[in-house]
Amino acid sequence: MFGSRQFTSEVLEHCQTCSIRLTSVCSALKEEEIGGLAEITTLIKADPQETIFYEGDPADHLFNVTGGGVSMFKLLPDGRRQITGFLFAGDFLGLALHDHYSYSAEAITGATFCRFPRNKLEVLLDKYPKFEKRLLQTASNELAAAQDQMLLLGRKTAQERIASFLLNLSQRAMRRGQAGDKVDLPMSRADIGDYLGLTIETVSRTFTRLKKEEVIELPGVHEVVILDRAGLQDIAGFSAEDPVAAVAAF
Amino acid sequence: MFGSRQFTSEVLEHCQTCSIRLTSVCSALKEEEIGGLAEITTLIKADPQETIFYEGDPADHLFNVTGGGVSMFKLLPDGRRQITGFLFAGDFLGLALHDHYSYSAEAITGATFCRFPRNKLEVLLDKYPKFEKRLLQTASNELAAAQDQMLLLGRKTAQERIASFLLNLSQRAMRRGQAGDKVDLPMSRADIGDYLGLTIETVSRTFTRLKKEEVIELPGVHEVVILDRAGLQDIAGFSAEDPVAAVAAF
DNA sequence: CGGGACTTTGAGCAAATTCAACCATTGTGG
DNA sequence: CCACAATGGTTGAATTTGCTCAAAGTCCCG
Repeated sequence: MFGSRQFTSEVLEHCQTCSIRLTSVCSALKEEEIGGLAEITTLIKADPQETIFYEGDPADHLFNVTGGGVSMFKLLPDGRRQITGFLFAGDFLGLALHDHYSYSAEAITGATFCRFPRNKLEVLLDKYPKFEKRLLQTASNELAAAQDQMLLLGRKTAQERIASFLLNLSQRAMRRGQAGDKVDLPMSRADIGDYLGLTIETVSRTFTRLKKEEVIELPGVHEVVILDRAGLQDIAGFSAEDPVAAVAAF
Repeated sequence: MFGSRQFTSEVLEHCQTCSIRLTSVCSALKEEEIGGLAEITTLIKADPQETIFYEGDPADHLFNVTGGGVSMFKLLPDGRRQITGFLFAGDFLGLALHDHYSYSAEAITGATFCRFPRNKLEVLLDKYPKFEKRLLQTASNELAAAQDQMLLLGRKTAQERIASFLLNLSQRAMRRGQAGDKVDLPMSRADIGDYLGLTIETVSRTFTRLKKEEVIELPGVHEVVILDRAGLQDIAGFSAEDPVAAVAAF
């Protein structure tokens, strides 16, 4: 299913030194408990555009993204695609704990993961209620994000969508400890369109427009500089991804 | 905040005889455990259009809908509204467990609830891991539904949206033990529009069109009869709310 | 340096919206 | 009990936003 290299030997020490441990679901486990997770972990690497799993596949594994970027998406029979979310280092992949995946996932550029067998992870969840609680919290966050995205898709204009998207990416990058004003866009215009419910042309035109209005700068196709954050927030409709509220939730 | 009648006295026996207990989160608790939940429960009634809570309010309570219908929604500063979900008997209200509600909720027509103080419910969650597990499962289902809705809002046409919506309502009604071909639409056209990312006019026109195509019948404004389910599924794009897949998830 | 994939830009088009009028149902007061 | 106002729903015409189709530009990467 996917031609990924695996390297199980380094796993145990990996968890100890893992840079994203504190920002991921793993933070629910104490130093002496993390070994149980490490034991069932396989380190995985996916190439650019490589599919991690398909919608409808038996949901045998769950993942923690440790590097790179991932997109989750659903397809209509005629090929129309909706990306339901982008995941980056520290994000959990595989929520919606059903027998079968309800969406597909693929690497945007490259990506690395910790992969956990679902049945073994469930044993661990039973053993450590805090871990389960953390997962519920993660699911809650995902749910709130999904509701924001529904507002975006159902009611925002193209410009508002792009503005919201950039602010959202910027904010998440900041949480991962990166600069907030220089936003990395690892995904293609097609990916952005399929995430925001727009065509690539509209995405492109809207970027150009925001550039003309001097709200952003586009040093490269995969790079945006936010020149006027307040202006961008104003355009975005502001409420949904309000940084203050988002921080207060933690 | 809301002028609801409360009747605490009848609560204990209420849980024992509750008609939706088996289809709701309460099913996670055994006969001898349900008392703990009953103790912290207040029965609540909301009038038509009455707000249950506002986005941004401290999330002090969680709810279980026991009757009637509820809508959850988010607003943009200029008044545009996105309904993120409709809830009916047996559905849980208040997921996205944050300190503050991330959306507003109001009764469609009338509605009744069991209300639980959040802090007390959390004690119960710690005591009964099965209950917490059930809540995680519920959150998972919500998340999968949210992803279906993103596909709908981002990529489906007006006709596909209406068809998906009707099938979805029909399916949920069937799960509550009602007939599947006569679908009740307790909400207004405005509500439907705000849920599907359309205007009331487009909703109305699309209903008329489906009627002309003899896929549905409209005996009354709040009532739809599905004449050609296969045709409706065909229009809907089919994949997302495929009844088979949905049932397999349980 | 050339080819392919991706992105941008342009022109015309279409689906859904906006604006406006009309219709149906319901509830209220005379 | 009826008239009528109010609310909500439907239908029509014009408009608009974003889409489709098309062409040109840019950036990698061999």
